[in-house]
Amino acid sequence: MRVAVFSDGFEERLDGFATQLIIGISILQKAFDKGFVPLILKINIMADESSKAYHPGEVENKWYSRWVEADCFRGDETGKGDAYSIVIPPPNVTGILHLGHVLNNTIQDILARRARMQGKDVLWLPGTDHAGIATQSKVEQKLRKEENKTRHDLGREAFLAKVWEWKEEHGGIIIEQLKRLGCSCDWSRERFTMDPEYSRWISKVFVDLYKEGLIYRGKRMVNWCPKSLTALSDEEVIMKPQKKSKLYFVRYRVAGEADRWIEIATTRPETLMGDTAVAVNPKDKRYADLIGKKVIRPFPEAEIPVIGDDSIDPEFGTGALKVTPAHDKTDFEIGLRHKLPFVDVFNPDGTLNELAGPEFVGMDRFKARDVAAEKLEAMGQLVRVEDYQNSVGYSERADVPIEPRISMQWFLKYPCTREAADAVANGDIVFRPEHHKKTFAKWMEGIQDWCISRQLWWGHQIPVWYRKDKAEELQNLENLSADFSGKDIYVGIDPPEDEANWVRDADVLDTWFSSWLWPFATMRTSEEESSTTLAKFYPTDDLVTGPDIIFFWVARMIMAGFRWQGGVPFKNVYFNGIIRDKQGRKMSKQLGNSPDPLDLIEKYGADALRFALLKSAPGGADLKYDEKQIEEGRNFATKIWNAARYREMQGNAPGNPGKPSIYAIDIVTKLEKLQEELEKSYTDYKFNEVAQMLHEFWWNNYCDWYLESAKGDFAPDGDAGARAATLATMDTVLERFLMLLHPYMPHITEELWDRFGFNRKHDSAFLMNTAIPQKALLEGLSQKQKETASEQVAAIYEAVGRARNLKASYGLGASKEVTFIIDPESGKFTENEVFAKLTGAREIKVEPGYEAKKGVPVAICAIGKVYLPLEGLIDVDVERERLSKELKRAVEELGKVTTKLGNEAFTSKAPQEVIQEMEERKAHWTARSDELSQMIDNLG
RNA sequence: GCGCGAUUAACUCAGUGGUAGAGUAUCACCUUGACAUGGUGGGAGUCACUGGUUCAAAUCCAGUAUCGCGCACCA
Repeated sequence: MRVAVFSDGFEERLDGFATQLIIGISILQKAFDKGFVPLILKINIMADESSKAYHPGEVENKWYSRWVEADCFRGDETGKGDAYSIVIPPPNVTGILHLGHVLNNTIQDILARRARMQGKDVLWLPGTDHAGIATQSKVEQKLRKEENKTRHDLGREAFLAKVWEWKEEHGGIIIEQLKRLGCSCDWSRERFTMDPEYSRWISKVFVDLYKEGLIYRGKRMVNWCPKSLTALSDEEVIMKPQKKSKLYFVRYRVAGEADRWIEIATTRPETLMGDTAVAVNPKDKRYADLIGKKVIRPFPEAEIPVIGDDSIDPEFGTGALKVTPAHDKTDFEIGLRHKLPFVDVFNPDGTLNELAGPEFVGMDRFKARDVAAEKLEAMGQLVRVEDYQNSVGYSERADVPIEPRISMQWFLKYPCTREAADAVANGDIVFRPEHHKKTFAKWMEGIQDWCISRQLWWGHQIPVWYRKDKAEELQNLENLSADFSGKDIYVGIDPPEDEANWVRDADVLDTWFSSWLWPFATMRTSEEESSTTLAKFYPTDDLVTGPDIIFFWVARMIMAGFRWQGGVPFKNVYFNGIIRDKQGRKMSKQLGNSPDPLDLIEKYGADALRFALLKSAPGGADLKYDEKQIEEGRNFATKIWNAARYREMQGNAPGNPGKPSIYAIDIVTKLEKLQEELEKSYTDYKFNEVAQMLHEFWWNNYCDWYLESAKGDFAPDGDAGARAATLATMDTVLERFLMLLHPYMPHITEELWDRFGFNRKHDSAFLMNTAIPQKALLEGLSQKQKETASEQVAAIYEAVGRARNLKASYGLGASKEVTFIIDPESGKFTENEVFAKLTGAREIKVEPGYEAKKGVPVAICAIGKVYLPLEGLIDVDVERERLSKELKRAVEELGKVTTKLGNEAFTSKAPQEVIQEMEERKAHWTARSDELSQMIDNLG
């Protein structure tokens, strides 16, 4: 006795397995009963039916590893096809996948997979970013917690070793998560911004720009983060409106005059100790005579001048400004103009120093604010305090108010700004949604020099060396008078030959200073080596990213592309929206409103998550997340699975296929049309439209209509030719549909592709690299034939809808067996079987010229009249009421259309088709209301 | 203050001048041999408001309101 063996997927098909097993056991039992001893060589249960529910977990893992094993994601730089490339926006190396990543990377995966299925050589280049501040502070936090040490306790080298350790340990997480999502990145080319080759690029770029004079060192007012103890770029500062600010009105005594005071308004009394002047507008009559005189700074007591400066707004506050050149950007500029002394009363960490006076030393800046105010009050110099609303800049990473601070930093004057601005303005780079163009243009117009040095250790150390004896002096951030004339400085990619005599600049570069080279530095491993990858895949085709990093990253990449590769780094930029929670808040760790995508994948499947997110992600607009959407994705996967399973259950056809039915022609025509329309939506990057159309086709057109209409063909006593034709149609539809759906739901489509053996029909081993044919699915038919079939089918489906409606409105359930009588418009109607199947009727009688008895409900359709004899089961009063309602509505509609038509006829400018359509509608409603009146009469 | 975007069913959102749509939710009926993660049918909208253009406006224009975002200012 021998039974065949089933292959993989055992667990998924437990249902089928169980039934088969029971049968198997009962056969064995019979054999034993009859006294035979069966020789069992191998038990093999043909589980040829899939289970009812689709279980994505194993299927997804299985296919992902098969793709990887077969090297399907590799970007072939020697391939003959057209190139298509994307570089991933590198996530933070220690980051964790969130829904924003899912949306962003799914879009890229869709683009990449679609390009592969167009026969292109595709490179989707992945990698991670070292994320200077974020990573360093994570490790510092850990250090403090576990060992109660700061990075300075360890020293630079040991600390960096710790960060690398951390990176090795946690760095792979997000990459693994992207794999679970199904991302088809070329992992063999994974890059990290601190790879040696990549780092070499950073140095080269720095040296280039230094030599060009675009990178310079200088003392400037910078955004200082007192928590991270580093300078930040303007982009890393977020302005936040303050609710509880106060405006302090303080009076300063005029020196040398008995009882004359000048009143100033300030929000920051704690900087008073750094005041080196009081400024007024020279045109302000109240104070004009004070210019040139001195006032007394209350503490530490000193005489400071009153100066006139046009930038003072006489309307604001009292019209007099205390000038603290070391602690405010505007004051800094006033200080420069009037050559005022710069008195910095703060330490780097935001506490006050000895210049603030002994009682303030070591005090936190916010505490000092209160203390200074109290002290002024005690001195009788605090006039009043008002509640006030203003905005304060916060450090993006550390979320503390930044401190404007003068310090010595490296700055970059951007290269190729004109080229970058033009490229976007003239469409060499296309932004989607387009309105981001304007934001970009505005930023480019007002572009400011970029502070690129950071007082961190984790990152690319600045490739600058100072002669040893001068190093301390030159390195001191506070040493504002340092000379950078050159002979004591060495700038180069490699260290100076006599390195022992030099000391390297301690600072590292802003992380974005490495990211802006990403599109090309990832493709070329060193600056000399010519790269076939670069030649084939650069510039890239699409960049998919969030609009929040348009300045941080996108703009800078464009400039870098022009500067080092002589052109645009990408042709299209698609800005995906931001995912928000139900209340419309941004997803954030603090709020805890960000679901873990891995949990969702576990629960619903990666395909479901991908599809659902894309289906409800409007082009570039923000998206409100609701888990219900993911359920919808899961349901869709189940629906596909079950409709495919239904086909599977029918087995193979013994005979030759007969001619395709009109329903078959119709569904295949719709599928061809779908393919065309998807093309259009893809061209416009309307990913939600694509998803909606795929969903609509499968669920509505294929499952609800075609599949239902075709069920009759599988009747046991049915026609073999029809059966074979229907099976063939289903295979055709399934095959092409899986191809179209694959970019969105790669795993389930690959699974079904395999189960149905479609890969045998194509050259490639996997659906994922099978090219989608452009040719029509129905070749032997003319356009006219297709149209005719579709029209017929549409008319039948319309009649079915009305017939169902008729049933339902008499309280007859969908499966209630009734008899419909059809009086066909054309005199004949042959689709009885399908009509009966779709309407759940027992019988369809075709009776040309049928004269209905009084009160028989009827639906007027394009195919003719459809009667539903009720055989006296219906309550007459209820029926009368229902009909009266209908009549009322019909009369209303008739009124509407008549009025409209009257207007049209009067003005007569509407196109002919519109008028005609209206006339048809008028005729319809006229007939309908006549009929309804008649029926009401009939009821008596 | 300047710029951008949004405002359509209870919710989330499609809808580029020609009869207001989808999914979810809801109501009624239905466990029928693909699928209850399902089927059939229904109810539900002054398309934010006010004007204008047009034969025709959710759609184009102008203005108003509310919300959101960005930039600038903030003594």
